[in-house]
Amino acid sequence: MPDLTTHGDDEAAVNALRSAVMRLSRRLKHQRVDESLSPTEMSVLGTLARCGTATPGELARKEHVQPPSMTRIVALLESKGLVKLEPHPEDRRQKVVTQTERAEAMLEESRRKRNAFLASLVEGLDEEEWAKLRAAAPVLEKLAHL
Amino acid sequence: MPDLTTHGDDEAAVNALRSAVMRLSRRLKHQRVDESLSPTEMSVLGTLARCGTATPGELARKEHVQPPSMTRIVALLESKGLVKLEPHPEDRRQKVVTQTERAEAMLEESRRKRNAFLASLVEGLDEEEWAKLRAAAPVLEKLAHL
DNA sequence: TATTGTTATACTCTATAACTATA
DNA sequence: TATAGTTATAGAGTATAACAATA
Repeated sequence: MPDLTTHGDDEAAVNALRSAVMRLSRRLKHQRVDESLSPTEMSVLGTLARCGTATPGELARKEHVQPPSMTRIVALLESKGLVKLEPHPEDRRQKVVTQTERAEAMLEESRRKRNAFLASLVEGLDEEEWAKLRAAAPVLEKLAHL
Repeated sequence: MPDLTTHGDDEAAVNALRSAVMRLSRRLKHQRVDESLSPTEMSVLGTLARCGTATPGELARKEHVQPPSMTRIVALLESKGLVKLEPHPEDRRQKVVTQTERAEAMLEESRRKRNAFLASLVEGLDEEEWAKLRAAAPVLEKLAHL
């Protein structure tokens, strides 16, 4: 575990990381495959892709929105054919939300588009820079999941 | 310039980068110093910090927002004492927006808070991982500005 | 006539409060 | 009585259309 309080270099690196990550994410976010989906709708699909299925209440907690908002979001996604709602097997108050194949395809297309954009940026690097970034990619992934 | 079309490893690295950057940025965004400022208001202050001054029209283009929206945002920021508006020296149709010292202090505090959060995540890495990330930080910065 | 910025108005997204159904 | 989800309503943020002032 690095001690960041002592080295000025570390502090500069953290600052550079924060700035770059925020700026890069803003540009990646603009690379959208479907303009008709709100950020939260996209995020819900992403959550479903990771977790398989979830109840509206679970989704509300994970997305940090209130239950009534999630009711509306899920209804919109259903009307667009991106999720389907089924009765909960054990509790008749709850519902189970599952993403459709169409949603999966859309997410894959979205990832593909953003990857292509990022790849086009990477073309502006030289081999040595890209090697450094490639080596850091798994670390950045670990960091994001900590 | 790396050729990303041939190496599967490169493709995987790009994918990991995209995913990590998006996820990390979402978590950093939650580290806010002032809940009363909307994301776009914060972004406008950041743009002013980088560019010094700008007209409302320039800000609207940079933030990908329509002019009437920027009118409202600038008015809100002015009412909060975070920017000041002055007449344009050469064109009397335009105005010049400048951030105040208070805005600068708030931005610095915001950066400080996000850096602290990111530093706390970095504590979860070992020395080797952190070295890789530190080496990649300037490259990531260059990438974000390409 | 074109451009900058504003006003008036409507739409989208989310929140709070009150309600229904089930546990 | 508590919990899951919904309905009704209000607030924040942004967009479009129409307008005023200046180039």
